[in-house]
Amino acid sequence: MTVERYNPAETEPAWQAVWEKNGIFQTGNDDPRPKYYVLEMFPYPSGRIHMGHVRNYTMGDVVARYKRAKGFNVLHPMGWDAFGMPAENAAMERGIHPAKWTYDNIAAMRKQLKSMGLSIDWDREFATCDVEYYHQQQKLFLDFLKAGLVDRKNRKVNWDPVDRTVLANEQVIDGRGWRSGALVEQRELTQWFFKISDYSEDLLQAIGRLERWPEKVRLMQSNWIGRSEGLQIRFALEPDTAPEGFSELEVYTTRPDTLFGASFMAVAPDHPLARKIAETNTQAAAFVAECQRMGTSLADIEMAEKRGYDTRIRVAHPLIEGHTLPVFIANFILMDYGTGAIFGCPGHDQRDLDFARSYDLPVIPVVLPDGADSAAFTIENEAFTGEGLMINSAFLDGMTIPEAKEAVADKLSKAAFEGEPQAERQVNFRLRDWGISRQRYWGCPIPIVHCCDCGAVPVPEEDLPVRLPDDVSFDKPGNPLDRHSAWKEVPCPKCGRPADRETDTMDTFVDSSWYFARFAAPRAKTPTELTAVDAWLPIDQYIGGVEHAILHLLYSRFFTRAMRKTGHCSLDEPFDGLFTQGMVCHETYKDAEGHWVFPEEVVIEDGVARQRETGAPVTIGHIESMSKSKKNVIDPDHIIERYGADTARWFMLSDTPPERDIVWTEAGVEGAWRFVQRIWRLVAEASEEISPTVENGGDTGESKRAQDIRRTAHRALASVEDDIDKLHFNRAVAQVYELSNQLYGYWNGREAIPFTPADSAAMREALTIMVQLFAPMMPHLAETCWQALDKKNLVSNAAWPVLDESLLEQTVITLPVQVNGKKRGEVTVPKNADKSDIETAALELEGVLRAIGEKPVRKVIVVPERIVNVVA
RNA sequence: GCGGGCGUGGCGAAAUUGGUAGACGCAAGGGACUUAAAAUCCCUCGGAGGGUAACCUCUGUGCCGGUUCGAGUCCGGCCGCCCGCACCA
Repeated sequence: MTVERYNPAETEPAWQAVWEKNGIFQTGNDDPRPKYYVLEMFPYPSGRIHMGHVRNYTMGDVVARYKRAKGFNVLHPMGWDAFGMPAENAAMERGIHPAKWTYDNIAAMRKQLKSMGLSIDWDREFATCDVEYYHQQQKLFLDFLKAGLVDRKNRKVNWDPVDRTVLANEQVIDGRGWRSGALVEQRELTQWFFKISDYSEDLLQAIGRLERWPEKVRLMQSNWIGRSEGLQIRFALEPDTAPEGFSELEVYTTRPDTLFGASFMAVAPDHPLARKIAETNTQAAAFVAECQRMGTSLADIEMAEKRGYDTRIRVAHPLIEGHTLPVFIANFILMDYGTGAIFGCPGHDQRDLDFARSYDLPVIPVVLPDGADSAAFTIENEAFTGEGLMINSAFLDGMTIPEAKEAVADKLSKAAFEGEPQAERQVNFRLRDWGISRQRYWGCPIPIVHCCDCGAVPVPEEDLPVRLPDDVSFDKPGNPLDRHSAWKEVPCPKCGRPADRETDTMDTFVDSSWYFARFAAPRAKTPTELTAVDAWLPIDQYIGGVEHAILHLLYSRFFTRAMRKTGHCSLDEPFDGLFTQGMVCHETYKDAEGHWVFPEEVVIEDGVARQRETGAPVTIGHIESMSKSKKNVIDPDHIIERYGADTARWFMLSDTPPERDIVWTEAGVEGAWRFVQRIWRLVAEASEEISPTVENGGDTGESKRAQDIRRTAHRALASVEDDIDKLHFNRAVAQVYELSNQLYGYWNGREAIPFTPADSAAMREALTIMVQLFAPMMPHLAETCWQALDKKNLVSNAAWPVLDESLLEQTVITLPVQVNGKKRGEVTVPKNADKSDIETAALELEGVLRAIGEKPVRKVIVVPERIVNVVA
């Protein structure tokens, strides 16, 4: 019999319409079933989806559909991370309003996502640029402000003097603004900060409890938070050398043990002491200015020579009576970390050593490497940072490093000569407060009014939202809000006198730090609805790219804590399970002139690549992650048009483990397409030939073949279940392939020995299971097959098949038999056979006897239900 | 520099966590069907060697060594690649 080819162009939109009409993916908040919240990181509405989206949302959809079948009330929403610079760039380049550009893009991408057949509750959709969303975000800001979680302070920022805006570090390329190309300046600006550093310790500690997070991400966050334990020491300035108002210099160190090796002090160029000196000392001022011009890019830092300016100030060594140390302003000291000042111990810190060599400062070794001779030990060009025992250090001599650290901390933190302790133990973090001010139009306005008399005044809640004005122009650089006087000039909410709105908007990372909570009650008149958010969170499975391992995921963890503190939710960890998927890659192509060429324009025959139109030769380059700039992109729309969404989804899940990068190949897609057709042929043919009435009528116990068919199906069921639970989609795919191959085998076998009614019933059951196993991955094909199998409901609504455990049990098992660790045969024995019986059977095998030869059998190891090994 | 991960056929990968290495897919080769092609189906497919044959032998998971009856998996030492952070005191 011939079966018509499966035509996804027809079936896919039809099934999508059926799903939508029946609203089967809409999720209620008052459902008695256990909840399961699966979320993929929401997309930025750039205009078109790319293959990375296809991979990400396919994985999430498999989990969502699987959990739904398993009886969970599944929340699987979608939204848009819609604020940000590209919309403004479009406005500047093409004169389109950012809002129009964004909402047009959303419409286009929503259509594309729907064509993938994702089981999403579209009723909960929102964009972060919707006024309803950023209104609530402004409330959160005010609540955070009230709770003391917001700060306003000066901070150095990257300033682009041409575009007149602050740039993120990622937007500074080789010291120049990425758009304007202008040399970026370091400027101090007053900015709004979220006090994430208040939670440094908590955010770090809690990482230990994130068991369903990738180890890699947990480590990255730990390192980013960067906890260190040390000693904060105050060095007394020599009074006759110190400027007015300065009597001591505070430093933070993790190596108090090396204090006797100190030979200088250094402060950051923007340290208060350095500034004070620069006020009156032109040479110092020149040096500070030079440091500030220095770029912040990696290359600059690597190239930069350690340089300093000797201030002539001296400090007293806290442990050596009468000994003083010079104080430098140095270009390698960061004001951001610790106290912005250090003591330099050249013997045991490479940076300090480089500096000491340039300025001819003493190098005193104080830690002796194990086994070295103290008389002969000197430091040349490499500082010693290893383990050892203390030398040249008075009362510390002979101690280990930890002992010496303790001893110094002890001594200095107890009241010293004058009664005041000179130091205290201190824990420091690398994590900085989160600066959220952006000099941008297309973002959430910060709800603050600046008044000459009252200062920064929060906009009263009843006056929210602070809406973005529509009538803005992008013909000049800078922030259009700044020059929009009708919007900007308002009376002070407190005193009523003329005042100015805050014209900065929030970092878009704020928007994405709580959207997952908003999905629980997306239309609520408060940021969250407490019962809903507490019922849905934490997210059971969050899926996204590893590029968000630090920023987005850390900010969201902070935000959840802040929301808890302000009563907007009752938990502090938003993401129970996290999965970071790999990227989608493709070969790259270049023409003779070295221009990138799209894969669609390339034909490859016998390994030789040519341009489709012209036949001109093309060189095949490296496989790299898909990017517009290299043109190695495949448009998901074209793939869906040609092969259907199921083929694209199936290919995305096949072969490569989800956390690794996948290479998109034409041949691979063709393979997936062939499988779609193969499945359809099997199901269509078999379902037509086997009457549905046999389903429950057959006596399955009668036929060995029926038993085998059922066993095959249930084994696959157990495996696929396990694989999806562990997100091992590539293995689940392999299981489905294997099952379909086996079922084909049985089906073709009927030509030799016709099916009994029991066989037919078993076949029907097996096919039903097979369709359900791939339904989460290829939902449209599954619905069509389901219909062919005469099922009345939708497979998307069907309960997951129940595993018949009894079929997995085996009464006889086949054990491999090894001789000295090499396989020489196998024995088939009853499952509960005695070890001695197994041994006897194994020693009778021809291959085993041949391998043993003349050697005596020394030992036979029988591992029950595993293996037999004969030692000869 | 610091931290982490990974090395298995021509390729993507499996291997129940110490128990038959290479499941499954792609590519390749051979065959069937066809006037032909597409589609489909069957066979072969880590390497070397042997046999008329069903098969047999040796070898093989980056390299060297160790533990074990048994190592892709555990331990020690190298080599190579990838990722993250990076003047953090």
